[in-house]
Amino acid sequence: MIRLGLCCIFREEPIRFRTITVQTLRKLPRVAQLDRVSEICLDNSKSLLAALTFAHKNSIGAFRILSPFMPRCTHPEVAYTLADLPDRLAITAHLAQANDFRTTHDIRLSFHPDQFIILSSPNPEVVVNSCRELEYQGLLAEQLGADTITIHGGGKYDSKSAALARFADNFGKISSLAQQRLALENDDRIYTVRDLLPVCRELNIPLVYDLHHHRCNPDGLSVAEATSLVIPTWEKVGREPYFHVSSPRHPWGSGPPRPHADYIDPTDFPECWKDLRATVDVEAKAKELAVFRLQDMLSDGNYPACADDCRLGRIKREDQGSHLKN
DNA sequence: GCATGTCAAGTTGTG
DNA sequence: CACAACTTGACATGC
Repeated sequence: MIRLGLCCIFREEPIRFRTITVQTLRKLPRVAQLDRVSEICLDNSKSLLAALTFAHKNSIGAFRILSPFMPRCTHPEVAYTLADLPDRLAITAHLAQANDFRTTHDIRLSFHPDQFIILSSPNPEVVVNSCRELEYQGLLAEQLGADTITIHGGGKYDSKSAALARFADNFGKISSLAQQRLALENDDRIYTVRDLLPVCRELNIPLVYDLHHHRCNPDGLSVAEATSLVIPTWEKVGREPYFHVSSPRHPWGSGPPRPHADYIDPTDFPECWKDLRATVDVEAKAKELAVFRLQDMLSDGNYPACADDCRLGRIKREDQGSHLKN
């Protein structure tokens, strides 16, 4: 049974998450800084409860929490923890309530740190900053019962293998709180499923399979092959697999392939996923509306037959545009 | 109010 | 070597 997930924000439902910039915080004395972020964190913790309530009401089985849930809390200039905030008790209570609700209604929570959270960088400062952010998200994940923190492999640098060796090394340095939740995702430029499988197996961390990234950055594996290779990495840690799905904003070959479309093209949902027990995060700009549309298409059972492998390997990128028109 | 430029953070690729 | 692109919505600022 597929569980569809919503990513971070809403298109129409009036649930909003707030943030604040370092520039603004810099101008304030410490006490005022903490007042401001406290108010925002309190608001965000209420919004998270609203988001979970909405998800439950609408049969959405997973929700991705946006990274600045506690905005700028790991930035060296303004760093703070929950314990520093005037509203810490109320915020903690809301987080606990969110965890209860999530448990009761079986809603999965995850984090997806931004692109600059990188454990494979040759620059030690980048790694230190990344670890700090992972520790923050790990702590929050612990309180919320979020089971997965997904990051990418990073840059190519000298070589992918040297970079992944650094990744493995630095993975050993983060707390078990973060380690237990960390997952690697194939990206759209550098690291493929094929690249990441060995390090995932070695470190016993699961691999989040992003279908659109796989198409942008193919590795010779079919969708079915990648899917079946990735599933055991989740079985080993006793968790449901995580996949990401999205459709390109522009038809293949007619524009940049990476930007996401408002909705998921039904032919982009692999036939071979349909009967799996898995979580599929819907990365689409129409957000909850895109999830609803995909729910409908999947429950109809008559969505167009999926060309699982039409855009992978077997057909060259140049030919893909015409293939899609049918 | 509304429009526009900005935002902590990294890396790659181009000129 | 410098800088734009990547990607993106909300914030912040200025009119």
